[in-house]
Amino acid sequence: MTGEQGVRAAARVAQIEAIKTTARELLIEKGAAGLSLREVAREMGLVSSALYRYFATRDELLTALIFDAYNDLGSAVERAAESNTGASTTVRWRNSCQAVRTWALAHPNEFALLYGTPIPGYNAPTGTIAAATRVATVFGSILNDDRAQKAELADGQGRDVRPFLSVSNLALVMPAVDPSDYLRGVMAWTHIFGHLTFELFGHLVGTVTSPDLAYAAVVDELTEWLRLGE
Amino acid sequence: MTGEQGVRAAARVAQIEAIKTTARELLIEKGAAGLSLREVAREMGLVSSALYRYFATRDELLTALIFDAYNDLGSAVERAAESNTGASTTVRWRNSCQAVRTWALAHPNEFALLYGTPIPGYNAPTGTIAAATRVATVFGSILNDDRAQKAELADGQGRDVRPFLSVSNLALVMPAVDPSDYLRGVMAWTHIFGHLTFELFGHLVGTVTSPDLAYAAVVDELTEWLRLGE
DNA sequence: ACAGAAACGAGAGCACTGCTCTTGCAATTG
DNA sequence: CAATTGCAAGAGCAGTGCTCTCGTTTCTGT
Repeated sequence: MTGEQGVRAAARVAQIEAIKTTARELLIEKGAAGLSLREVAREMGLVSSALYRYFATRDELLTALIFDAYNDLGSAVERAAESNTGASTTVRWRNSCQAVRTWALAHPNEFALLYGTPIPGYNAPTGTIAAATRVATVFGSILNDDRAQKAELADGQGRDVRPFLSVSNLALVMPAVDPSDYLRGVMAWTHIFGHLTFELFGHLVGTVTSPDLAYAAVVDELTEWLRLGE
Repeated sequence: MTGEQGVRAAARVAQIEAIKTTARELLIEKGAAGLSLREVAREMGLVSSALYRYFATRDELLTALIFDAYNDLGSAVERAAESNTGASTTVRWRNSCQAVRTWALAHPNEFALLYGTPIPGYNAPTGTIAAATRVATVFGSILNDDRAQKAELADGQGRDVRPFLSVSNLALVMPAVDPSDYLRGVMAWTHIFGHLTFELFGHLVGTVTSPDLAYAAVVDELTEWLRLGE
């Protein structure tokens, strides 16, 4: 070992990064379906077989891009939730929702890669799962903080969600939230992504005339529905 | 003309139907990404170039499948909404929601074709639009019938949706619904599809333990939220 | 009824894809 | 310094969508 863990090892991670960068550019231009290994190689002045030293298969490269995209989106939303330290849970929730949409509009093809049709036979590597849950964790934490600073809100009258939600998993993120509130939390989360999926995939054309305002109204409704702040 | 508009014309529509049927089988097996014209031809004992007499391009064949799938889903939901004639709007709404999910689970690859990542550069032919809106129209009609049989519910206190929803379009389907209720209607619609997209694309793994019960609970919440029946 | 036009399926071929295997060169290691 | 390992190049395979040409069959106008 040369103290630097080898010049070659460093070159290798640099090359992997270069490949991902080039692939990401092509992904942005042409979408996941149009991303070709050969074009990535061509763009880099390489021959296609050379890429197989770094990614065993095209799907493996795509998986790496998925991983990075989840983390990119996740950190963007985390930043939005934490900026304005000490802000109300309502403001943090609104900011987080806006951050998701802002990221999605700025990276439509990456959004589609994450939330569109899964690539056939794809099984998320365990590492990806953690990256994928970052946004949901932010949402959960905000709801948790909201409930934590309210002495009594859960009336215990809510629906019993134990038959269909993983209460143990959700409790890890939202220990202060009454389980009867989990369903609304999950629904707010699916609603945000469902709405953005519909918006980006064109299903709101003809119904929504101003996507910006519509999204803001949706977030408002969800805010009320979650009984944030108050 | 032979009174039958020609034997060949009949053979042509039969052939088109046969191609679509074969393509649909392959779509079911391998998903849209794995659907290959050559394999369709092979399966039919034809040579690939022969298919180009009927579909100018692979995307055109996919578009035909999309059209049929929209209509298949649409008629399934319409049937669910109209069965039990005279049923309450609540029951009709629940049945329609269940019909959407039942169809989606039975046709996952077709669902992904409709609501997953759009095929790049795809522009829905105008004919497809009508087919695509059938489900939304059913939902809208149910909400309309609900409000029509309630003398006074709209308090006029609701949000002004004119800045971001196409009130004119929505009024065509739901003339008896107060525009301030449009937003909730649209949100219920996007929620159902957002939830099913998440479920089918694997994003609920780890959160939902019983998809059936979870969906029923979601529909219940939406029913309350829409203030159906009462 | 017959000639011309149109539709059809077969086949060859082009440019492209993901992926494999071999070969020579360069860097790294003992 | 010798041997091993990592690397890029190149050829090649099987597959793709799509185009073009070529006989054959069917329809159509006169």
